[in-house]
Amino acid sequence: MYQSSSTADALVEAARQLFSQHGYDGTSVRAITRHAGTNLGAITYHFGSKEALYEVVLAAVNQGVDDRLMAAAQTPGPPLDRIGGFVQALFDVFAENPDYPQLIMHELARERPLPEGLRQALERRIGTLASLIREGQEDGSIRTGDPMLMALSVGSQPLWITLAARPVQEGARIDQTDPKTRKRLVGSVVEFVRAGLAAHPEKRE
Amino acid sequence: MYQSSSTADALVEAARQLFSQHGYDGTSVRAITRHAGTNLGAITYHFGSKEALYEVVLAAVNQGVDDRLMAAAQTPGPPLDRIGGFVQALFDVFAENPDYPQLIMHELARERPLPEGLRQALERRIGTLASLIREGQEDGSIRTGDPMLMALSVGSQPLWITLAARPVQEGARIDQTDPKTRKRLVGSVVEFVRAGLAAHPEKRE
DNA sequence: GGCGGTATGATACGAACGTATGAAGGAGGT
DNA sequence: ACCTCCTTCATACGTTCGTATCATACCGCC
Repeated sequence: MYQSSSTADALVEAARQLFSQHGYDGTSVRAITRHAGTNLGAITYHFGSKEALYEVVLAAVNQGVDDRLMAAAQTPGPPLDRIGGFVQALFDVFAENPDYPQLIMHELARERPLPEGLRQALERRIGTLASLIREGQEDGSIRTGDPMLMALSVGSQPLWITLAARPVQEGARIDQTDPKTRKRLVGSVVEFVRAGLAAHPEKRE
Repeated sequence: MYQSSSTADALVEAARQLFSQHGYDGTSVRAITRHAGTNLGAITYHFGSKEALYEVVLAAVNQGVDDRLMAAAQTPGPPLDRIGGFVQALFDVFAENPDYPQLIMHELARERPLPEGLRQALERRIGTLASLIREGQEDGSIRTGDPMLMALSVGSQPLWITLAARPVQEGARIDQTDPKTRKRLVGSVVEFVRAGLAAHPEKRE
């Protein structure tokens, strides 16, 4: 990691905000150091380079999200309920850590392959969904189909809807910053996912 | 638009490739002009600025995709079939115009609001899906729920899965460049969407 | 043949970038 | 008091960027 200090911490915090807002190329070391109230040379001194600081930020943000999500996946209950809970958790985590989807967005736009930590986290999440689906297929509550592909359908909805919150608001007039709207939205996605997976039609409440 | 000429056309073509690969900031006018085999000053002369050339590229690519999609939406048949066809068309159009999702990806990562043309196109597509859903609800083939939110669930799958083709391959080992895999993937999404929307369980083939 | 307007050419300019350099500060140990 | 080491600071360097400038080349037309 890095030697923590008030200056280094301030740099990470400022970098997290600026990188998530403007991406790697769009954020200058001058902007970061100014925002952190430090000298221009502080990034080189504490982290070695701008790129190294970026990696620290990415790893930290990803770690926080990952812990939260893996906990959400380990609740008991029937598979369909747990999948619904996982979808809900995805929405919640992204809402609590708004920097994360932004960073992912910028990261996707870069040419280079995903950093190892991010790739593993993604793989773990899609794997978790797939195994929940497989479980449901075994107990007969989920219809047949390739669990991995079905997991992709499930996961793509919270991911895209959160990542693209801005165009969704502009194009579909759905404002996710409004808690009531958000609740309706998340509820609709959970219901859609359950209906898309269920082997038998579920009873409507 | 712009005064078409062999030089201007070559610039647009080179810019389309480079902008979609590396984004606006990641593409220099020097790279574009070199790629197009023209002089450094050609962009300023023919388009006025790099930004103006970018807008031309964006509008052209979007136009092509839009024409293709709106045609796909106007086939006859029951709503669920037409929605399935639209999802299929989304996948096909993105595969035929790989520059488009890339450009969208980069555009989402920029801070500025979506260009008007893109915003309208997005709005039109989500609106098309929503009205198809509403139609299905009226004839009883689609379950109840907010059509706009359900449309978001439907549209997010082809969009995200295509935009994130690279991380999907890295994280879920699903290679969309392989036609057989792609066909299975698209089929799975169509089936998931139908199941997610249908009022009654559909017969399995 | 010469002329005028359009297009292309080489080059210059000022700004912003990431990083390197070396001096100045400041607290803790002896 | 002084030396040491970690940190902060101002500033310089070399590159790359988008655009401006102005000379040269091309071509239909009188």
